[in-house]
Amino acid sequence: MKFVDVILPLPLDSYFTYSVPETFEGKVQVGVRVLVPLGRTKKYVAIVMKLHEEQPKFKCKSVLSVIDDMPILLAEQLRLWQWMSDYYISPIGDIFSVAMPVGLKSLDKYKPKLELYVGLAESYQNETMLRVALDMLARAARQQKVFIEFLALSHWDTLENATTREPVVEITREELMNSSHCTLAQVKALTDRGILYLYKKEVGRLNHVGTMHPERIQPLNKAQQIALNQIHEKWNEKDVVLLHGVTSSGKTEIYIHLIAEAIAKHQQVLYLLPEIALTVQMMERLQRVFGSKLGIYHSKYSDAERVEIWKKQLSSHPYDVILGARSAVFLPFQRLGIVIVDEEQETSFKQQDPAPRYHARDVSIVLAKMYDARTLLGTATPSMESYYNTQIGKYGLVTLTTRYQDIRLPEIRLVDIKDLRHRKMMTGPFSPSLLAAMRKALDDGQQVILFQNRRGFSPMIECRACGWTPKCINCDVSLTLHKNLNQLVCHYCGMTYKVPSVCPQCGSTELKGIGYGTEKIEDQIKDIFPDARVARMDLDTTRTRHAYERIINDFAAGRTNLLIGTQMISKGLDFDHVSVVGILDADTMLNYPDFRAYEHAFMMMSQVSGRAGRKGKQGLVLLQTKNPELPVIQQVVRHDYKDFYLNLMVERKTFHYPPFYRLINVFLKHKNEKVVQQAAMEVGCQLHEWFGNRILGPDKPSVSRVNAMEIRKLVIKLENGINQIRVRKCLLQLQKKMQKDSRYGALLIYYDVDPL
DNA sequence: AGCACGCCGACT
DNA sequence: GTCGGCGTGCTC
Repeated sequence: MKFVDVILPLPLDSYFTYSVPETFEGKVQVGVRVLVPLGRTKKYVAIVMKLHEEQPKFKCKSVLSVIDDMPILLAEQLRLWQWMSDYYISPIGDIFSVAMPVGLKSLDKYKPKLELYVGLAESYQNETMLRVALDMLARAARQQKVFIEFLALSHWDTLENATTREPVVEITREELMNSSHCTLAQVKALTDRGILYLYKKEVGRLNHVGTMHPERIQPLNKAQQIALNQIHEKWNEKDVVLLHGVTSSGKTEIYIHLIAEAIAKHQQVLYLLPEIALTVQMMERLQRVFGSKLGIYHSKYSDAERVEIWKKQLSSHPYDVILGARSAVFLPFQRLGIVIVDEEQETSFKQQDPAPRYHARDVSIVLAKMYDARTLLGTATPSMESYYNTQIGKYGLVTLTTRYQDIRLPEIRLVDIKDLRHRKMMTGPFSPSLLAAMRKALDDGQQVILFQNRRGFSPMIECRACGWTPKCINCDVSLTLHKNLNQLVCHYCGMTYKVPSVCPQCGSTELKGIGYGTEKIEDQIKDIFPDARVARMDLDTTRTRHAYERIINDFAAGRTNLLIGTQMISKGLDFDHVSVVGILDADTMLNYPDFRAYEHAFMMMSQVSGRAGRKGKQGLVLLQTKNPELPVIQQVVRHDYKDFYLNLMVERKTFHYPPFYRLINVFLKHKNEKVVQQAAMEVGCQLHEWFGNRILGPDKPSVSRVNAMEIRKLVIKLENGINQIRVRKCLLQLQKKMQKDSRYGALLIYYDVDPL
């Protein structure tokens, strides 16, 4: 008797075993999908992980059918899933759930795309009958015209073709109607007469158009060429190379050269970008060069398209290059040679909420190792982790300091708003120098970007009489005022509330918004610069992909000239006429209660600054802060990454933080505060017993209640070189023990490995 | 994830 | 006295 161990797309960390009926024995193999029963009624698509002949101790059900003839996952993918499950302490079923498009996980979800075609009826496929048909239509001029058009399009047009059986071009009903400008009724008349017939045909959704155009690859300038050579040199010794190139040093051009080289060597390339940087412009740029060798894979693509890309990657003609967001790491590759991770510092590479909480950059490095492929991490502001890895010799480092066309880095001018506030010289959140610079830029026909990392109108409202602030009923946060919607919104659970007109505590009507969100900035800007064409880009104005593109295109084309935005505007967007960038308030970023606050602030400010200046003109950045003397602010002003890095490293080492230590966050969630507190204390005791002073907490996080769940958090700090496997075993055991405990019914406990 | 089993409120 | 609320637990 044969058995299979399978993964189910459920949060289960063990395999389930099913028996294999003899009829399927020849078909089952590791990596194929099988249909299995679960429980009384359900059927699931599962993936075969192991074939064996050990009779399990429990009664096991039998596989219902084998779905694939060939594995849908290659050996490398299975190994990667296993690694992810172990490393991120996530059930392998959860990996399965996120890794595969829905259409491959359920049998009825994926429908091949069908198109309606028109063909010439068999009986008319000769010269005589074609004449008959044309005669028959003599009194129906429109139909005859349509029929003649059909014959031309499908190459039945010359009667000789009909007899010599030249290959006939298949045409869709749609094409026929478009090119003959006819109606559905006229085609129907022809099919009713039996001259034409309709048939359905499966068509792919993938774009096959365009061939590769190596001649469209731009030659590299000297600095880029040197960098490219250095990357190759370093790759001889190290698997991973970090390309540290200042903004607009032309990193993408280097990637394009690397990709072309890989294709010439018959290797595949995985090119990862953060979702937000995967713009139409970026895709078109690569498509122009690589044509149909390029596949694009990200969440905005329909599931059916993703299924087709997956299948294509398993076929004999896979895409050579996959450009994608983080989920592209799961695609099967047959001959992966290079992985490129652009904007490697970008935190959106880390999946946040549904498990597995994986970091696509780190996963892709592991993936590359499995194929003995090389990885290139590109960035203008390396993450602490990656830069540290270059300093200890784990990664190679290539630095590119020359900007494209020698554009100078922007001048960053500090504005001390504490002093200006004192002297009552601020206009709302704007300093006089910022307003003056904006005015000048707009008058000169230039563009302005204002950065405020807070959406909504006011981050909170307050009663002037008694100090009351509205809070979310499900979460421990104050509500943000959205004036356009005339609502109070919880940015944690999304709950909306009506804006109270009187204070429910004291009855006063003096409720006032505190602080500035992008919406309020927009309002005030419109008052101060009534002639400016203002656009706002934040989560609220970019709900659809379309809106996002439109805002960017309008600004790039100059239809708008003043862009207000959150961190969304800091990502890889290159505009030609931005002469002034205003960072309205650096301090909220710096005061964020997290050990990474300075790191994030530095990156964000550097990136936003990089939007200023283009084409021979030096841009100007006005950085408003109450703490101009802070080293991190000075480092931003001097564009001094190295100093920033060294400074922060001292702190990280002293307080046992990454990259010297690896973190694992432990989260406990429960409806009841007492229960979660009690459970957290017990977890804390156990962890302390195992790991001693490597444990921090339990703590009440700054937002301690989300979606009506009370939260407690612990942090585990592990020095490099500690036995990671043992640690994970302990944590898994602890998780099981706690969730089994009847005192803590419905307790949720999970880990976040390498949290950001 | 589903779906069944199970223990407390408003109904014929 | 039942019908059904969804809260908890199991599925090879």
